Amino acid sequence: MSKSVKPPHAAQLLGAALGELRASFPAEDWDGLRPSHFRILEVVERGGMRAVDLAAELGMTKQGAGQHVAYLTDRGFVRQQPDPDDRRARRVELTDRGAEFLGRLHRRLAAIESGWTRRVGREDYATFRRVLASIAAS
Amino acid sequence: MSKSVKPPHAAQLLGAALGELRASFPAEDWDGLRPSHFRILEVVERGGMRAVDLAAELGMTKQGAGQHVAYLTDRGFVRQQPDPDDRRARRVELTDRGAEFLGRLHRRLAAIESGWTRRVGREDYATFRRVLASIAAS
DNA sequence: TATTGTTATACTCTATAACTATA
DNA sequence: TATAGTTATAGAGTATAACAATA
Repeated sequence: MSKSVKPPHAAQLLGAALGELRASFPAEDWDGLRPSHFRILEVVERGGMRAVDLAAELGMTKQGAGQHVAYLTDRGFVRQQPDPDDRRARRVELTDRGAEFLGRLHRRLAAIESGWTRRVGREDYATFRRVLASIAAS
Repeated sequence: MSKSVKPPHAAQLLGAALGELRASFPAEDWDGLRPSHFRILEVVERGGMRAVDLAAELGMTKQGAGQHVAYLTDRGFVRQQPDPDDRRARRVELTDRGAEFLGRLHRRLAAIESGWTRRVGREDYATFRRVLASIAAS
């Protein structure tokens, strides 16, 4: 009597899918930046962010956000300007290099999603995305 | 002219969904075990695993696998038996406690997926799962 | 008093390298 | 020579606590 193989559960599938995706972004191909930096840049892009705002948006501590901002500032992806309204704070802004990086990143992500859409069909991919968004927002 | 808000890309959605799921498994509610330990236990459940087999299955180093096995052994979720065929090796097996833990874990995961299915409908959830499995297997 | 951002410290996860016992 | 498992070490990510400057 052979042991039945259990189908993978949602956590296994989500983890594997995210792993697949992350494998497409080796740090050496992306100027040494890693997914945490991508997330910081995407929030900075929305403009006028202080370190403490980034932390709140990304669900991390201000210390963690500050560390990533320092990393990105050292490498020229963001710059920091004094906040005109609060001398304690600094505004984090994208540099041209940061904006170009984000453009390249988003084009690459769009290409990956296009590949998935071609593979499973437009209608099923739309359903997938809608269900995923619903789960992500719970 | 207001800046248009970009829709979230696949990596954001997958990350958020996995984050939602992981938030349902705080270590203090799960005997101090964390998602990496869950993955180890799920492979050990298939039986007859050596540390090096676990590493290969899970895409981690044998050192990492050995560390998790030591953690789970200390806490009584797995035990290690000498391998009758190779005196260098040990077979890792689930204890009763480990098996009970996995049962509880899988019931909880099934309940979460049932909730998602009720929310979006059986048909859409099936499509979601099929597309996700296809992406995970790429 | 509260908040912005820093420094110091620690824990988890993962990785590489070097080692031992055995194959 | 190669393999199973261990020990030592390091880097990335994240967390708490304590602090200086400013609100």
